[in-house]
Amino acid sequence: MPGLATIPKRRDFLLATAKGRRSAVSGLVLQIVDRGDDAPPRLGITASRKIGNAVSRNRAKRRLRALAQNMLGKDGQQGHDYVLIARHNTNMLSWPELEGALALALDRVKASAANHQGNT
RNA sequence: UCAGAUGGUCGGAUGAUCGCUGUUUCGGCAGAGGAAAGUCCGGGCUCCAGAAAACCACGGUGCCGGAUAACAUCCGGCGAGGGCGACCUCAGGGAAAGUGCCACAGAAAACAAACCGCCGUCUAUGACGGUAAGGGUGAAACGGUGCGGUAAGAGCGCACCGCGAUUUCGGUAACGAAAUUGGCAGGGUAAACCCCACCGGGAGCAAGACCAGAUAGGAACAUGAUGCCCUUUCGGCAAGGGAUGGUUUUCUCUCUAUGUUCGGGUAGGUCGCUUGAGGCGCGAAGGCAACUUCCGUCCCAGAUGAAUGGUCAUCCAACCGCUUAGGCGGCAGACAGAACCCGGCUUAUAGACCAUCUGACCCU
Repeated sequence: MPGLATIPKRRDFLLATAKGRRSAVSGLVLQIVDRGDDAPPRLGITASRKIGNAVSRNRAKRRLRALAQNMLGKDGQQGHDYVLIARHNTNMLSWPELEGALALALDRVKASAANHQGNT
């Protein structure tokens, strides 16, 4: 299966918001939650009405999905849910800027996870 | 050439690369809009058992004829307004069935009535009577203009215009024309109630059907607990219930419990779900047209945290700035994303193109 699996349930999105580790950068917000199993990584994308009308929301979701297919398709960890949230400037950033933003967010989340494990 | 009117078409293109959904003969093939929008009308479809009908209530429509499955849509007419014109606009039945309302101003806002004025009479700075021609108010004052007439006036009389009635003619009709006649009925408002005619049952694809799962067709309370024929089943008759604005009638069908409360669970999968009042053709026939009939041809999105795309390059337009022009630089692609499906309406829309027509100006 080439693509990433998607998160079908609203419950899992709420779980990611409540318990996931999050990192907000310019252009997007990343949330990662460890499901604690060995299933493949799953992807969810959210674009609220703050982004704009339906056309703008769809465009933001498609750009984030393509971004995730490129970067998380290879590096996604087993058993984790990744949730990407579009922000007001998602459609204004250029493609390299958006790639940099996701890489930065991933690094930040990894760093905080390492700290968390080191402390406990 | 300029200014306009009407109708229609399109609404970024190409390539490279990485992907998604459906389908497949595993090579491929197909994959957002004219409005997909607002959810304002009309239908199909599904459920509320099916159908026919009456009265009341409520809602809608409202010139005439046609088109259509249907409509508040469309087409062709009529009437009334606007525009030099092409053409545009109209919630366009009834105000002599009844009720209500009409601010301010004004004497008076509607069974009529006299503030000023004008005229006449008398017991004369006044009173009584006549008078709607004049003044003034108003959006609107009991037909308008002119001549006659009169004490002054008045449709009091006459001519023309307006209005009503009747007749004739033209038209399927709305309506139009002509003639005769009535001295004039009598303000506006029906997107105020209302009257008249016609139409309308309700909820919606989270409709609805099936499967799986869950202590699982669970528990408590209230009311009613069904009669007759038949050995029993089946079946028949009767009673009651089963439409969802209210009441009622008729026929068919169906059920024998219904209602309330407590506890528990869930929007997991499959179907519905895309072949349809379908698209296309300068196809044929009929019609002024909307449209209808026939022929040929095509299959043209079916997703469900929801596909139909992301990125890059070149071009093409638009916008902004500079420039006499050529051109240069910047920004960045109008409105906007299917969710059961059709027919419309309304609203948003950068810009490009086509056809027909009108009015000016110039030339011949």
